[in-house]
Amino acid sequence: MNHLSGHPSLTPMLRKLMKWSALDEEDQQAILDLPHEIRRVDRGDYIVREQDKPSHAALLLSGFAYRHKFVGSGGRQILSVHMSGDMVDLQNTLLRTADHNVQALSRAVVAFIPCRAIKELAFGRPRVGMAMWYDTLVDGSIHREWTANVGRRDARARVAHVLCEFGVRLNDGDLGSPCTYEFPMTQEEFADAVGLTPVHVNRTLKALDRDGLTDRAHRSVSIKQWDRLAEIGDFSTNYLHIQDEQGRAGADLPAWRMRP
Amino acid sequence: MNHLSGHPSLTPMLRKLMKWSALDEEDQQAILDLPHEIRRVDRGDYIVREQDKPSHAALLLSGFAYRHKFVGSGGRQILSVHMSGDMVDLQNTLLRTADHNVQALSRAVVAFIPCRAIKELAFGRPRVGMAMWYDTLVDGSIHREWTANVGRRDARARVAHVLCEFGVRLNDGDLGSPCTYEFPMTQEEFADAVGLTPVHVNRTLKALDRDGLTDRAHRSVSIKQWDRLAEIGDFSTNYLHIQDEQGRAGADLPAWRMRP
DNA sequence: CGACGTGTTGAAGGAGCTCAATCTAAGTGG
DNA sequence: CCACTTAGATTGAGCTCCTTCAACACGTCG
Repeated sequence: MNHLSGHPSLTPMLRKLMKWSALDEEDQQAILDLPHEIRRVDRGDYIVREQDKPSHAALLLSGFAYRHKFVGSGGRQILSVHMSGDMVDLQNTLLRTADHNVQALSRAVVAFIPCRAIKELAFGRPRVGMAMWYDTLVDGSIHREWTANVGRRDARARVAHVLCEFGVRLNDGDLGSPCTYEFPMTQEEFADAVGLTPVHVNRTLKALDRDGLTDRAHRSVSIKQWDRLAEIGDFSTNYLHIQDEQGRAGADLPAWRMRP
Repeated sequence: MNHLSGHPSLTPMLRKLMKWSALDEEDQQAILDLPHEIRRVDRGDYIVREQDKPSHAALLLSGFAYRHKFVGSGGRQILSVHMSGDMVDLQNTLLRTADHNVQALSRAVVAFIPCRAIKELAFGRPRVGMAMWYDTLVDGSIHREWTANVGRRDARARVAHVLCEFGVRLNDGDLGSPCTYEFPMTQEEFADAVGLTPVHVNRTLKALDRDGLTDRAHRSVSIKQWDRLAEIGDFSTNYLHIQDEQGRAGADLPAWRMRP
């Protein structure tokens, strides 16, 4: 990791929080004024380690990261994937001891904000606090969906589900289109996210291609039949709790987002 | 459900919140003064349904409840189990639309508190708000552990893990001892919690018995060899973020709680 | 160029599933 | 108090989806 003083600003975080709660000028300024330190990290670098007691909360300004934990047998479960604007360890602000790892999935720029500053902001400015709380709640909702994904869906559905979720979230963060994007994970990482082996993920992906649902070349994903893929993956956007800038849940979403 | 005016008080919630954050007299009184309505529910009654837009947050005063969601293929994934004092849908206070179901696992007493009152309390009294936020964060941590449980552990470990977690949480809530308790789920429900079939859960439980790790009779569980069961279940209490009344994480825990 | 990380494919085995029957305990009505 | 009912626990046999192991292909990068 190399350190450098901060040209990149906290705008991505502001952008995200504004989706969750209406913030006035002062709220917005307070967020941007948060003290922070910027670091660039490489693919594979750890941002937080299980058992750490971080004094700073990490915020992803660009690139991708993922959260994961190891199990006794040596396996690894990827718990979520994060993109620009995500607060990858807001929970450590209050929880003190990290219960899982956060690792960079690509080169990334990360802002580290003192936990104390986060707490003061959250409770000094209720609207900001509400937005942060909202964010952690959406995080929890995604965790629940992933539990259901690995617990009760077969391989084809698990894989399809993640492909859909990723497209929607990239789109929602203005980072790509829902049906064509660069997938930031290797198949080994994909496997650890869906609770399968890399071999079987590979076969499942190939099968989706063969059936004309997707079209992949290396890491680039193109979803050819969104509706059918979403159906196979049992995907609906409800659990993402997407809101427009005015904070109306699910308002005016394009048809492909919702499932009847 | 039958309604009745509230003899039972919100004490269990207060008890829980005090573990998460130091609250002064006024904070405590404010919690107990929260407006609420008490309902008794029977086993199987729904407390919240997916897609509901609840105006009240449910709080479990006694009995057990569980959260779950259905997947496309008809299967069901149980996401968490709750006991006295748990706020089973705090998230709906902010998220508006429920993304999963909450159902009673036994006869239970539930308090319904207006969402507005919760929000006012959370942001009017930062220490209370922090405790509530903390609670939702621990909730998220448990979700993560469950994702890893169903995603990356084999049947024996999954089952052992849940048996350990349940004992510790009951003990922590002063509802039982960690090694001997009444398990509130049928094997079918257990199966939906660990992503297995009831048949295989049954075989796995019997195997644990046969190996002298547990001793079950109907629903009552007795853990004979805690250390070995915890080892098999890859269980450690870290992810539960247990704190003592002074808010010191993991302080003075009995030896059986921690794993080196 | 050679080496390494990643993707792809085949073949064989196994953990957990499905289907189906039987057993048990806890009601429930008479 | 007992026959009857029923939900849940238990057990067996066969099958399948996914894993394991192993080899090979491909692209990138020092």
